[in-house]
Amino acid sequence: MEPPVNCQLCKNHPNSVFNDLSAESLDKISKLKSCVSFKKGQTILQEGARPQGVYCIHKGKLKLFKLGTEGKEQIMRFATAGDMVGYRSILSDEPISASISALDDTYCCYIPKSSFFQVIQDNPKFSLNVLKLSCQELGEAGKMITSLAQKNVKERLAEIFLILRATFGEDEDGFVDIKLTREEIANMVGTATESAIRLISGLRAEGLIETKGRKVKIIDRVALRSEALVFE
Amino acid sequence: MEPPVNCQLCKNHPNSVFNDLSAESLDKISKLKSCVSFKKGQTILQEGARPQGVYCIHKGKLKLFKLGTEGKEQIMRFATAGDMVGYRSILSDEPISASISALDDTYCCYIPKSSFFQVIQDNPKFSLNVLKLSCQELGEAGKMITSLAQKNVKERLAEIFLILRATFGEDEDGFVDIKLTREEIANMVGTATESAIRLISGLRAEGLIETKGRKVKIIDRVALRSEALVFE
DNA sequence: GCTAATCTATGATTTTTATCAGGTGAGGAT
DNA sequence: ATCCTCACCTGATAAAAATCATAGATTAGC
Repeated sequence: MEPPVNCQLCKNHPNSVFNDLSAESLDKISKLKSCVSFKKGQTILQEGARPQGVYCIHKGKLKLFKLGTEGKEQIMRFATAGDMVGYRSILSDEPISASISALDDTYCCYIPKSSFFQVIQDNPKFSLNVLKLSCQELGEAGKMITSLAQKNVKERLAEIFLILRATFGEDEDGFVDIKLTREEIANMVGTATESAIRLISGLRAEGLIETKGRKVKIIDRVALRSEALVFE
Repeated sequence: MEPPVNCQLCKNHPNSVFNDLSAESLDKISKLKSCVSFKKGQTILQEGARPQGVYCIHKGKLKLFKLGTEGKEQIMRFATAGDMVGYRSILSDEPISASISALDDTYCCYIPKSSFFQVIQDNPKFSLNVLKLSCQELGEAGKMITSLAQKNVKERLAEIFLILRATFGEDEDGFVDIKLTREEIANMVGTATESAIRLISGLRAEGLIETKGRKVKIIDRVALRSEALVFE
């Protein structure tokens, strides 16, 4: 469960944003990081806080969400093993703009701010990778904005299932490897919980998805993409 | 109208993302850049294109927008004098995710990709500033997502006027210093043009704004903030 | 395994927003 | 100054989505 002390031994390392880091910097981080764990449901960071370090996820799933004016969540995105969170607040020197909580038991490496800045300064390639990551996230945010503005709720829901599958993959039974309440799904789609429930029932009745409790399996991927107005 | 050949003499320089650049790099850019101008309404970059350089705006106003599935625009944000556009596509090595067009006659410095990368490599501080910029944009995008998901159209419209005023400031008569069609306003709010028109009339009838053709003046800022559910 | 709390589901109703249709006014080109 | 086109405006109607209420099913904690 616990991450290895030495980052080079981490199973996520080959695919993480840290993978271009010099051996020296990786050593430095390995020495300065600490390991933290969070229970399912636990809040890691609250919107508005100023984290003093970044978290690199070793194992587990996080949701990043904002609270609207009436306290309802809007889920922005998820982060999984190998992803880094909290970096944006540190780099923009602003309070963190989304809360982060654990969707299941999660193990992270916590890298203090000063170490993180040191590594940024010492590794232009890493800095560029972080920049690249941030730009990619901004592109995803743009898509989400356009969908929220122009697609109807059913279209958006269909799209969310595709995104969930792309993010979390499938378990052995072919179900998307994340369990979310209907409320959480509604909070991604940007709709009322009841509306989400109704439309999930509808997609199920049309044979596009299958559900088993909170698990969702995509049955007709082509039809779902068409429903979501997603064309590659 | 034309930008100065020497970036150090640009009136936007003290406030631009380039202002921490070494004199040497600034010289290099000054030599390698070219000056381009665009007429009002002209498209600078089309979504999906791969720009071969970044644009630093000397004078003028740009809108960055995506087209939805039915060809309707969703305006993501604006860029004005001193802002840089196109950098995200270059850094993430992806096609550009939003089209860019000129809201009025615009003059830019065009910095070729290779020069831009050179400057990024040679100036960690600049790289950090670009990263900071990208992170701030992502924070703004998160706000927009939450508003689209949870606020009603009137609330969003009120918020858009506050954003426009913050972005463009006011002219001598106190009107927000940008003229947008009702359709463009609707394309920011994420609603039908008629709905935008109705609600603009409504805000005007309530005394919160005043319009003169396409110009908008905020009359009761406190009430508008309240309407927009914006609390500092 | 049991129980309480929470989630899921559905029907009815209300509210919000989009669409359709038609008229007026403003701005730009000649 | 005139004309034409497009933008703005408004009313009516339809569609989409939210809200309210209630019942049944599932999950989490002990």
